[in-house]
Amino acid sequence: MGIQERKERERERRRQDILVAAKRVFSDKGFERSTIEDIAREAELSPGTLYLYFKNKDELYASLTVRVLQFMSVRLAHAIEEPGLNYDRKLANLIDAMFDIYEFDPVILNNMFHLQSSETLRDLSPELIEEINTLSRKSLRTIAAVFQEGMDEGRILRRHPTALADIFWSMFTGSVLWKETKQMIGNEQYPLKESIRLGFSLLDKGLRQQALDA
Amino acid sequence: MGIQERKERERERRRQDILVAAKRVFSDKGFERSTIEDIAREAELSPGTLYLYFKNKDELYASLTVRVLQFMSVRLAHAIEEPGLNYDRKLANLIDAMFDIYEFDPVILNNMFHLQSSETLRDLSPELIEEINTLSRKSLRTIAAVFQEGMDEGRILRRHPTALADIFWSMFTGSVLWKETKQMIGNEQYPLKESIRLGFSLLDKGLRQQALDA
Amino acid sequence: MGIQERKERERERRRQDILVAAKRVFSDKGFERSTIEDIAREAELSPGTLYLYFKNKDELYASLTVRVLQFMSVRLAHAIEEPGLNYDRKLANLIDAMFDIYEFDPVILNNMFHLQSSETLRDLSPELIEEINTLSRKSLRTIAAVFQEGMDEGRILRRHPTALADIFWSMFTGSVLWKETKQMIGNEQYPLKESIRLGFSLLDKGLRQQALDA
Amino acid sequence: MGIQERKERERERRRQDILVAAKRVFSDKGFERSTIEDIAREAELSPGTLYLYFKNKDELYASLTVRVLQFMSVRLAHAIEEPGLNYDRKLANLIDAMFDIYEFDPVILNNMFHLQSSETLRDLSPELIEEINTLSRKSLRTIAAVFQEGMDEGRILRRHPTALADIFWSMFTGSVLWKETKQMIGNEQYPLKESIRLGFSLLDKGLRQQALDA
DNA sequence: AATGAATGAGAATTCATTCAT
DNA sequence: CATGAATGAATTCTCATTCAT
Repeated sequence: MGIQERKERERERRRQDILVAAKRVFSDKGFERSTIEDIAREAELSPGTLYLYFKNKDELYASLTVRVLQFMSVRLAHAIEEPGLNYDRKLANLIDAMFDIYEFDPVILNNMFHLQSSETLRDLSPELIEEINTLSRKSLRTIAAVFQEGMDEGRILRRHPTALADIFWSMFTGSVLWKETKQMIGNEQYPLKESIRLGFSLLDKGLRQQALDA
Repeated sequence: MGIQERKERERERRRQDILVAAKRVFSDKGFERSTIEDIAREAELSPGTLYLYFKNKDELYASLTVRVLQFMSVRLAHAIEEPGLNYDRKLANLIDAMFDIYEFDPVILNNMFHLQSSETLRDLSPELIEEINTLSRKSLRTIAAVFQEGMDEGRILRRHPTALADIFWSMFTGSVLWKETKQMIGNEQYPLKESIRLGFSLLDKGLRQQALDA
Repeated sequence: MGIQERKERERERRRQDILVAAKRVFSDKGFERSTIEDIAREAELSPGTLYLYFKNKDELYASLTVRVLQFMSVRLAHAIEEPGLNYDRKLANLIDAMFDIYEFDPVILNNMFHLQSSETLRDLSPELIEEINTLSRKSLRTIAAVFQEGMDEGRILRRHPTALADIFWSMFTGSVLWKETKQMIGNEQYPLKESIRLGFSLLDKGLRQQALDA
Repeated sequence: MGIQERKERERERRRQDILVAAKRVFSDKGFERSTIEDIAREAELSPGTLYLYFKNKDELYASLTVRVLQFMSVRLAHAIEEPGLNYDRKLANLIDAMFDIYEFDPVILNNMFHLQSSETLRDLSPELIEEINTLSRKSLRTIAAVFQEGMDEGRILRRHPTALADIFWSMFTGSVLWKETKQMIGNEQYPLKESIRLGFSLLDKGLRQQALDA
């Protein structure tokens, strides 16, 4: 049984190595131009070996997304787990967490967007799709829960918490996307963090306008 | 002279026909899986003919983006041209315009995202890149100008108008993106308009919190 | 009838214009990379028009060769036509003529070599092949005749005149070819004229070794 | 270590198999009409496999030339290596060697000619160009050395040995070329060997005319 | 488990040639 | 005669995937 377990662990470890290699290659060459062989070389394995760990290229792509989603899930949970935090603190922590997630894998959005194209999803195993779905929902629920608390604490307006989480997430991904586009087209630096902070702060303030709103 | 002109017009018309066909194909099959031959068939032309109108596949892709950006530019300008509109009205008009833009070409973001990957941009002609850059800036300036007016009218907080336009745009694209993802992964309907409206209204309110902000 | 003739003349003139344009394009871009459209542009005509004057691309290629062969034929005849020339003078004149031919069209060999490939010849009209054959033979006969005279004058050894003409021609074309190759591979200048002169002078001397030979 | 070596050998063997197949195809169909697919079929491999051994079509072409140049280099060296040979014997051996080279690969000149067009060379790797250059020079030096010895032995006139080697080589290639052309155009047999022997003997005699020359 | 050579289906692109105007 | 837009067959090359070792 111990042997079984060790093998299992080693297998998982190798899988992670491949994913890390893939991430590096994608960062370097972009998705379209990255080949299985590139990734294999980066992972110091042969192309064939990759297929022992991933059904096909799309599953490998998708697994990268899972990796990010797992990190996101953990990181977000961590952001709010400390007991005794009020809405203000938790929101601030969430925002910090988003930056960490971005830095964990700046290519995350390319990744997820790539995944979206129905072509790619078509060949994914249902289990993987389910895993992505579950992880996404979990993170979204964490965010929504914070807004819920804000409402319960009477600090912010009552809106559908999930809707607010959607907006929170959209603003974040939209900003990252826009940063990329601007840099690519205009060759200019984009102050991503400042922009996101300003956006989040405006959203937050907008939610607090109880007096004017009612 | 008349002949010259007519030819010119016919050429432009044919170009547009191809772009429309390309849009249809992309919507159907997604970018990656769409081939030049698919588009040619849809346009009822031969593959070779497409190359009389577009230097290569990437330029064809990019031209689709230009098409959308042109529409956006015109639509946004239209949204604020009516004289005597105050900030409130103009912002509302802008938001309506964004929905029109989305409806004009929901695939727009796939498109622009595709464009983003530096690989694709590498082979674009500098003129095309410049055109995309110019059109983007123009629309952003239109949006920024509205925020500027809001500040000048004393209705909203003084923030960098371009930063606000960036946020406005990011929220929009992020929402569209997220809608796609959610539908793809979770198979659920996403109330895009409501979400965007809520987001924009929160941003707007956030900007108006003068009293709390100072 | 006069009209008929004028038309004929104009047609021939246009044909020559096209050939001149083709020659320029080939010199610039090489054979493989030259397209019918390139030639048409250089000739300030449309691609379709070229097909009114040449059955297809191969015939156009071949006609270039004919052009050179015609020039060669005339130039060689001219080299020996002056009455009262002895073998020595005629041989010297022939050699000068070869340089003129080379300068008339340095690409000549590419041309003729290209023609050689059976693929190209397959589609040529029998008339054109016959014309090339006739012109080649004519020039060779001119060269052979000079050697014949040298023998009749007792100045050179008796060898098969045609064989000597073949050698004369081979040395010339081989040198031009080798010049090209050396320049291409080694990037060095090649003293073509000096080399050919030395070669021809050695051949000539070899032919005169009556005493030693017998 | 043994495994490494065996793989290396097998790889080289496969490379040679492909080159042999390519040679057959080129002989059959000529260069222009030979496609990668043709060669792959002849080699009983798939098209993709060829690209594991050759960067692209031009490199495959060029490698054929290298093959011939290697043979030439070895064959020429062999021709003069026997100790105690004087100039007369060495020259005779060189000439025999040239015939062997011709028979080793009659398509050689097509090949080298093809290579000449700068278009083709443009895409060759610098290493390959360098290899071709080096091999060519080596053979030329071997030929030149024989002439040098002839001069040192006082048997032939003092001329630049390299220039004589150029002429030697030009006469050979020119003859082969001319044989092809004559057969193609006139459908007649051409006595290549006799022609070349006559040419070389004339050159040789021309060089020996010390008395007349001085 | 790992390898990596081989596969072969595709994809983008070119260009000689045609033909309606 | 001339045009030049359109054609579409043909070609090179790529790369995810397989499978014998």
